[in-house]
Amino acid sequence: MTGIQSTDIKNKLHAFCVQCKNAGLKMTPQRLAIYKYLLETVEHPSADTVFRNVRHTLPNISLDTVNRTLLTLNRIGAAFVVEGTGDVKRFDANLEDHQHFKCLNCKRIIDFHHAPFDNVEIPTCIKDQFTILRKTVYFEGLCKDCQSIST
Amino acid sequence: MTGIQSTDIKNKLHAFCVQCKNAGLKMTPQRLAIYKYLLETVEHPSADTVFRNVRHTLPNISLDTVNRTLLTLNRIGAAFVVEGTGDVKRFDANLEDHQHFKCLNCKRIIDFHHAPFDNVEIPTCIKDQFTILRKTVYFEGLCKDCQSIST
DNA sequence: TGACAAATAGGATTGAATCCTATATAGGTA
DNA sequence: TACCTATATAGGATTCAATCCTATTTGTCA
Ligand SMILES: [Mn+2]
Ligand SMILES: [Mn+2]
Ligand SMILES: [Zn+2]
Ligand SMILES: [Zn+2]
Repeated sequence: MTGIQSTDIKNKLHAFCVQCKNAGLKMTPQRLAIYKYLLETVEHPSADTVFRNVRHTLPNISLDTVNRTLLTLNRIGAAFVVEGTGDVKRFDANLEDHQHFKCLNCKRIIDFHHAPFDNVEIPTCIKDQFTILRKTVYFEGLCKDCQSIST
Repeated sequence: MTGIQSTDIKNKLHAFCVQCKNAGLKMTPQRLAIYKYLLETVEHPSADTVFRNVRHTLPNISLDTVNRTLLTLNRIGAAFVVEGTGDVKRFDANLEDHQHFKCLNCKRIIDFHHAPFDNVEIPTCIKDQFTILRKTVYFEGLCKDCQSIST
């Protein structure tokens, strides 16, 4: 697969460079590799998972850089921290409208898309009390694999 | 306020005793105090906050017991871990249908209730793939106090 | 090409959460 | 009521995610 890259990925990488420049951020190999990995996976990886994978291409990258960069991506809006209940932080660079299901047993986070959830209407009672920066619909339970195993 | 206790709280404490007995759990002063504190607050406290408050009545209680008990409450359905993105676990014993707003700056978690969200319809695409144990609608942003302060 | 602010590596530190185990106790039984 | 035992607790040790610290490196712009 190496060397072959969809136009979509290329476009997003280019958009990312522009986004960094606009935010006054330097384009480092570390940043690019982390963002690229996050773009190409559907796993919603933790910082440690990103670290272990990015090390294949950048053997000297530090875990701190991965953590710092993931938070930077979150800050500039190139990625975000996935919602959940406890456990380690998980990240997502898929900015398209979608929702998440998380298996309580194997911790897998699976995307789904149900259009009616895309823009859940904000009730006025909170619209004029808060600045809403994010709205999520989030499901938890057991995936098919884990239904059978767990009691 | 000490000594005065609403009928509602009394009922819930009694129901909790029954629930513990049904689950084969002993009724300890620690368990009761932790559940009672959680019932009476609207703060969605962390384990540490519960610990510091319950210590007023049980000076020797350990943090481990608080953590263990909160997870037990979550397991038997007497309380739950509040959804969010990172930060420390926060707990809620309010089982009535409601949703949460969390301020990214001051970390306050505020209840609101918008009836249409109570039972968000589960799309079939995931209904037959997963066992859904929990459905949440969650908003994030800045509360009024923090809108002015933060840049 | 040179200067400098920004970013990184890697080790140290923090802090939440869990684990370990000797002791205490809730709640059923005789 | 007094005992018995499985369950629960206290408190210290441990784990692990995440952040901090700082000397060194590097991207970017003039
Ligand atoms: Mn996703
Ligand atoms: Mn609540
Ligand atoms: Zn699973
Ligand atoms: Zn706030």
